[in-house]
Amino acid sequence: MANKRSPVNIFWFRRDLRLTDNAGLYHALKQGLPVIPLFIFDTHILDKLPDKNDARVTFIHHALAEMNEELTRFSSSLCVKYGKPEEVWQELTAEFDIREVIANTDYEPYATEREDKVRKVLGKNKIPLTTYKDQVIFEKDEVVKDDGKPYTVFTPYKRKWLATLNPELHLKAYPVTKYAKNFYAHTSWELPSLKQIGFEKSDLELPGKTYRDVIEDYHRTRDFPSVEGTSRIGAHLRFGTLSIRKVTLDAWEAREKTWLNELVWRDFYAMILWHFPETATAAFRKNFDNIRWRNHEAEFEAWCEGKTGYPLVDAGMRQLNETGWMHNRIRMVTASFLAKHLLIDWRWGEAYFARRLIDYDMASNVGGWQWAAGSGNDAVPYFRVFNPQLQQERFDPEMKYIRRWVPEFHDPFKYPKPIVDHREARERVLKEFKRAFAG
DNA sequence: CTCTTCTTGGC
DNA sequence: CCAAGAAGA
Repeated sequence: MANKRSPVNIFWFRRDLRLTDNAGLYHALKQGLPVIPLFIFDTHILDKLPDKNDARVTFIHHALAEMNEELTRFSSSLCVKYGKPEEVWQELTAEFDIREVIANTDYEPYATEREDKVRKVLGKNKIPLTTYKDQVIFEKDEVVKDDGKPYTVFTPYKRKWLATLNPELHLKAYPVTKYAKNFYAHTSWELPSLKQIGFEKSDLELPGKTYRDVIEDYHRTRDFPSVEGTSRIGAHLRFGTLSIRKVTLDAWEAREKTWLNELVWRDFYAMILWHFPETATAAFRKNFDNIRWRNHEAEFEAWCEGKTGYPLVDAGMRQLNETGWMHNRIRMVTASFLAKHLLIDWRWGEAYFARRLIDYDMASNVGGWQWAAGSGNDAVPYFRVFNPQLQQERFDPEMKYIRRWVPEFHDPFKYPKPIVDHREARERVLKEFKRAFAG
């Protein structure tokens, strides 16, 4: 075991909870000094979670336990702390002789703010914090227009993204185990239990890591919610339990363009949120501020509970409530319905998805909601209003999905009448949007 | 400045 | 067929 005052480097895990193909971890270990693998349960985040059995916390805890298990092979273990990161880091600087802190870049507004605070604490102790790109293929200004400004429209961004990509360079795995002998030798640190950090184990089923069997058929089956046609790896990309390079390489090698496209969307939205962090809570299109949302609370509640009387919308919301996941096409249908049919502020819906989705990712969720509401720069035109009935006929023609989640939908005594009339709601939203944009 | 294009659609 | 309006080259 190393002496407590001998120099060490620390690798700080955040949303990259894996030991394989981890950019920052690889660079940290390569340096040569013993590397302490650290995770902080951030109370700034945890204290705001309303549900004590939050599935994301269980997911993280599970991932940490898995890493701990792997680390025993290298006579090491995770150092897991609980508290406000800036305070935890203050304590760590006293506890260890830290020479450098290494992490992977986290692009969300809160993460940036947190990093600034931690940098100040470390700076006082003359400890550098070095970050690496790990959770996206291209970050920040790597894919920009010829004038150096960020893209705000997807298709030209995608063209440039594809033109920039060199699979052998950008999708290459970082061989972490090559330097695994440099993990700080210490096996007596304990992983706190969920109970110790104030949470309970979620009984939701956590998503698996297998996606290969859906790759080939992705473009044909992904739109049908009753089929297991999507990858379901969102949560693993969110917490880094799968490597984005590996996933992208698989999409590339399988020549599954539709799926690769979705991964480019992920980079696109991360890039947008990085350049325009204010769009996490403000409409990209400024004239959306003029919209007079109805924000009818009872209708919002009906939407949340899956009791709108539109079976496809209700099926989606119930799937979300019961499993922590919703099929992508239905995310579009439910989002469009809330913003357009009910004229409820898209941020209410975004916040509800944020509470329920195990795979919640701020950049993609905000991007998707702004797209559906029409407030994004590259959004569906406002005059396009999804027709839930038509969507159901097209994508759930046998009503398999609906029967699964809304078994009583055919029973007029148990299933509510539509909360709004489609045609009336459509006219209402078109009128209001038009008015807002004219003013 | 001009021309083309713009995730997954509906009437 | 419809529907703005702006981004991007």
